[in-house]
This record gives sequence, C-alpha cells and structure tokens, in this order.
Amino acid sequence: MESVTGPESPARLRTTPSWLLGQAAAHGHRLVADGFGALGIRGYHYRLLAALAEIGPTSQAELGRRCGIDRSDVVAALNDLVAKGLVQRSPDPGDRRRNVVTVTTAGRRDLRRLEGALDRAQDTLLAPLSQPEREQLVRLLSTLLAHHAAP
Amino acid sequence: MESVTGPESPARLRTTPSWLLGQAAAHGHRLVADGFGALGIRGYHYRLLAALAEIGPTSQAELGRRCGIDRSDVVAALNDLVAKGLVQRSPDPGDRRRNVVTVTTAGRRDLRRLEGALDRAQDTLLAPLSQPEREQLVRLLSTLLAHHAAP
DNA sequence: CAGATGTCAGTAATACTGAAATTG
DNA sequence: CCAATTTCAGTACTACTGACATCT
Repeated sequence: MESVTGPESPARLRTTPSWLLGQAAAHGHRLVADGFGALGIRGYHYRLLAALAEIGPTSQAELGRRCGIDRSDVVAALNDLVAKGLVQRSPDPGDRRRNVVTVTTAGRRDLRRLEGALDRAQDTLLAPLSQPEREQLVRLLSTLLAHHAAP
Repeated sequence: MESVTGPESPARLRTTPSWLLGQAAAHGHRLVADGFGALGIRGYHYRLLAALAEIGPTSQAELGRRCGIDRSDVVAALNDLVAKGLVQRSPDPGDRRRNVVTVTTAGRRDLRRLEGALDRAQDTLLAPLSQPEREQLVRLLSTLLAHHAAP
C-alpha cells in the first residue's frame, strides 16, 4: 500500500472527513495486513475467527451478520479457513438449510497470534495519539457506526 | 455496500480502531459514490479534478503524489477523464518525459457539481456528530495521517 | 407460497507490483 | 550509468449483485 499523500494534498481533501477516513483506514489496513500476512490470513478470516471464538458455533448467515461480511463472501473465506484446518463446517441437524461452523484448536491457537499482531498494528497506527485521544477517536467512530447501523 | 454490523459485532472488533476506521470509511465511500454515481465519476476522478483545479496544470507523477494515487492508476483515471472531455493531456515542451494535464471548462463545471454532492455526503455521514465533534474527528485523523505521511 | 440459507459467478473500486520504453 | 516519467499488465482485498437450489 502506501498511499501517503503528505501535507501538500489538495485543501479540499485535507478537510473532507470521508477522504480522511479512507486514508486512515488504508493505513490501518496495510499495517494489519502486514501483521496477518505471515500467517496467510486476511481481514475476513480474522473477523470470522474472532466472532466464532466469542459466540461459539454458529450458522454462516449469522456469522456474516455479526461480522458485516456478505454471506457469499463468508462462503469463500470459510472455505479457506476449513482448508487451513482452523474451523470445521458441519450440517446443522436441527435445520438442514444451515451449516454449523466451529473453531478448531488450531484456529484458537492462530487467533491468539493474530490478536498479538493486531495489537501491534493498532499501536503503530495510533502512535501519534495520546491515550485520551485514542479513546476519543474510538468513541466518535462508534457513534458514527451506531447511527448508520441497520434499523 | 452496506456492511452494517449492528451492535452485536464481536467485542474485539468494536474497540479496534483499524476496524472502526474501515467500517466508517466504507460508509463514507458508499455515500460519496452514490453522490458521484449520477455523473459517472469515481473517487479517483474527483481527487484528480480537485487537485488540478487547485494547483493548475501539472505532470501526472506530481498529480499522483498530491492525491495519494499510484502513477499507474493515475494513467487509467486520466484516460477516463480525457474521454469525458473533463481534462486535457498534452506533452510538456520543457521535459519530454512528461505530460501536462489541464482541467477543461467542462471539467470545472462537473467539479462544482461534485463538490455539492460531496458536501451532502459528508453531512449525511457526520449526522450523529455535533459540530465540535466533527472538528475533533477531522483533527484526530489529520494528526494520524500527518504522522504516517512520507518521512 | 414467502422467507431463510448456502453456493456460485461475476463485478466495481481502491491499492499495489513489476516491467518496459523514453527522456533528463 | 542512474533517475524520473509514462504506460501496460496483472494481482489482492473488500464490497456488492444476481441467480439458483434447498429447506423451513
């Protein structure tokens, strides 16, 4: 990545929130991807693993809703995770439309490593902000997302 | 788009800045794209038009640096803008490696419309934030980008 | 029948990589 | 020879669309 603009970017862009968000998100994505890259994991994979570890065995549709990932993309990402032996996919006895997805022991182990990489990436990303500023940023973004979330 | 997660997203994600940034950026991108869509313009196109209108005729490489767009992507986006008659590309007499890119009258006209659409998208995106909060968000993001900008 | 689910195929947009040819 | 510029070809990741078959 490295879409660094420097302080000479157009004045209009420098004060446009959606542009600033996009650039900051790109930096964050690059840092996280670098950390995940060694384990051959992408953002989608991590999200799914984290959600599974937190809420336990779930259907693919529910996973997609929790993670904000389209169900068609969930299919592809789970294929990867199954191939890596990090999750297990089995038919739901109670509802034959569904699959039940479960994290394996190897999945939990990789997830712990990913958490470490994620923490380091956040620290690098937020380096120029004080602790109160970091909390303020998280608060503002959370307010934004809560407002735009599906009702 | 619409990667809305709702308040039941994994706890780990809800407090991870890079995830929050990504989600907020996705919302912003969707709103802006909706506003630009009617004119057949993407983010890259707008950035280039805005930079050109601000700094005047420039080389493609300089444009890319100002806008944070890779040179190879600048080529493709300018091809579109030339085809639409919004910019003009001509060889630089002083340096025959370069092209000089200039906004046309039609380009300035479309840019004014795009600014309007962009403003409306920002208002929708920032709806849940007060004016001081919006300024705070811009400030925090600017600090972040300034720090990660080319050293 | 309506609605949910899993799957597949395909697309758009941003971001990035590598290489080639030309010129300074 | 080295560096900058333009261009092309190709890739990765996120996000989204439409369709289909299956099952509740």
